[in-house]
Amino acid sequence: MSIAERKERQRAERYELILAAARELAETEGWEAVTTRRLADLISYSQPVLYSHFRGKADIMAAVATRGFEELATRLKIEAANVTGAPDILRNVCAAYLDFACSRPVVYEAMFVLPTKIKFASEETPPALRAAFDALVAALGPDRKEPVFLAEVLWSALHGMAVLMQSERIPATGAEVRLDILVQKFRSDSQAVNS
Amino acid sequence: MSIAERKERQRAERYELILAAARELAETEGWEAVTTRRLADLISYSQPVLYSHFRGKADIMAAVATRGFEELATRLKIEAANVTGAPDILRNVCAAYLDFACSRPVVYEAMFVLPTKIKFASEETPPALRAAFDALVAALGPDRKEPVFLAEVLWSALHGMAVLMQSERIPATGAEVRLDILVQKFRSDSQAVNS
DNA sequence: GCAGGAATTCTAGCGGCGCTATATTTGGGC
DNA sequence: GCCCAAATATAGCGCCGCTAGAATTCCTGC
Repeated sequence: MSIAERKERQRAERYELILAAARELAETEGWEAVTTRRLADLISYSQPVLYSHFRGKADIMAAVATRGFEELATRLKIEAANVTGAPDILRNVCAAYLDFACSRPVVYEAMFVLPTKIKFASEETPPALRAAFDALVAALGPDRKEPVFLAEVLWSALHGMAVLMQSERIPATGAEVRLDILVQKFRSDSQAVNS
Repeated sequence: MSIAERKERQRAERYELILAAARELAETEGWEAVTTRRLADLISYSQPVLYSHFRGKADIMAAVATRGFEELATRLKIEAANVTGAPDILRNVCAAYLDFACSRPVVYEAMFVLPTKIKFASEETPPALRAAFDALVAALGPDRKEPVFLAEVLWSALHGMAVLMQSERIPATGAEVRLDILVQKFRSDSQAVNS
């Protein structure tokens, strides 16, 4: 069975090669530059090989997105776990979300902007995606009414800030100020008036 | 000069025909179905005619977006002007924004999601777009610190809710609840604790 | 009324896209 | 070492955005 195992391993390696090539090409030239021809060139195989791993281009992007969900969940959980010495978990988690969006813009785009067949808020939702959302819920703290709706609003705000900044619809200047405003609005002990 | 005037008028009519065809086709089948060939078919002219009105497909979408800015600004200003009998201007303006995004999803997409050459937050920003943003600033009420940043955060949240709902990343159920939560967070007299 | 010429519009085509039917090559099993 | 299945490549389909150059239309000046 060693031969079958080797073949399986080589297939897995080529799968990773495709994902890496797709992400790197997207990172340098954007998703619109990621074509099956260029991808095939980059991995030194012909186009149809791609279709033995993925149903099509959308499927490749979905796979990149799925990896992104895992990385995002990891990053958020690290911040959420940093209880010791970091009093403001909510701010740290929000900052981590925005930092992820900013540091991996094309992965973020595949996850949350481009059309996708990945199911959100359903039984088929990828576990990592659920975990990332749960980290958001947790960061808001206990004893909230409607914790899921509240987290959805927070997520919406974070997502809006991420995409509007990325597409230069709001200026990059002021990201910190906006984050402060947002966090203050969602803090469980917020009592601020006229600010 | 009557002949030149007539030609100019006919050109203007055809321009409108193209915009209307683009918007309608996008509304029924999405922007990815809006191709120069189908557009040319719909207006009963050949493809190159499109290029005598617009630089290309992106330019057509930008024109649709520009019309959208005007409609959005109008809708928001109507709500903002409804002082009499409507105490909660902020909620009405936010609801009007979301309603616009929901009722004209593809126009909204062209305005705020798809790549565009339209400049935001600069001297070249279309007046209607500035007006729409100003309506958001006004809806937040006077005597705020950092009114522009605050409005940007509110806009981010509204935009996030709009796009995440449209792409089915958050469920359509709960739109009202989320709007209530958001407005409550941004109300100038918000004193809520643990909600 | 009509010829000339500019303005307008169309035909046809380029290179590239996602995707796939079919041909070719590769490599393990006997 | 041959056979056959699995793996891979070639070549092509119908579509895309866009454009050069041909064909047509229609205003102008006589």
